Amino acid sequence: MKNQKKIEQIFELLFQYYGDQFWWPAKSTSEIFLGAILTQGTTWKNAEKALSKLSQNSDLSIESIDNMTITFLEEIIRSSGYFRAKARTIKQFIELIKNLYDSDFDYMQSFKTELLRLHLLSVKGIGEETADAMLLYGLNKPTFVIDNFTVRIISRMGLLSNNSNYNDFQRLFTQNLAQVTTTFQQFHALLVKHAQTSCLKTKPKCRNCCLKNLCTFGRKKNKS
DNA sequence: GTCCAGGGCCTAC
DNA sequence: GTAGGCCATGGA
Repeated sequence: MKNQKKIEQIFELLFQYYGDQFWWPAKSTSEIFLGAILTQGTTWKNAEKALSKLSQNSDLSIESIDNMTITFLEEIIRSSGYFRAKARTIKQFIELIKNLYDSDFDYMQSFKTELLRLHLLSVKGIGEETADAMLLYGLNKPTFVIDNFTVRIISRMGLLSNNSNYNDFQRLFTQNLAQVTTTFQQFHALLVKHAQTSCLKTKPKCRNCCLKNLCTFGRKKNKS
């Protein structure tokens, strides 16, 4: 079966099974950007705690975060872990938004995806995954987020080996799907949902995987 | 007490 | 170029 067909089927099966994910609930673009940094290497629950405390002490706008001292910011986001590194990253990110886009997200949105990605990656503490999450969920750019969950699912299904690089995984999705932002958002959320609830998370063997015959993880191979 | 979570950077080899 | 250590908290 061609990869394109498989990718389409994976999306359909996951969507049928888990339904609409309504991922990344946020009231503003800056909240999504901040959340993308705060959730690095931790659960969304811990990132949400930090985000909630941040919203109690600011309106989550670029200006209000900019006005905080870095030590105050560190204290507020402590629950998300790596708080010193993240506070530094947030401050540097704010500088980028001010200097390159005049703190205007509509203006920022008008830049080409590739250029925005380079700008984001220039911030110490923002890597490929975080940059793509910002582009996809914050700016609605059709780029695919590759996280550990996606790598595990795709490599265990034999579509790519797990030592393929980030671009290999990203191309697998972007080249085999229509360039529709909402599909990319939904698909990524479904992969995370699947990884957190299916055999990949809880059981050594997969017997009733919603991905049916596409997922052979833990099953004996047919000798045919 | 141990492991892992919606990462990324740095260093040594 | 890449494996391993490090950053840090919170919950299971």
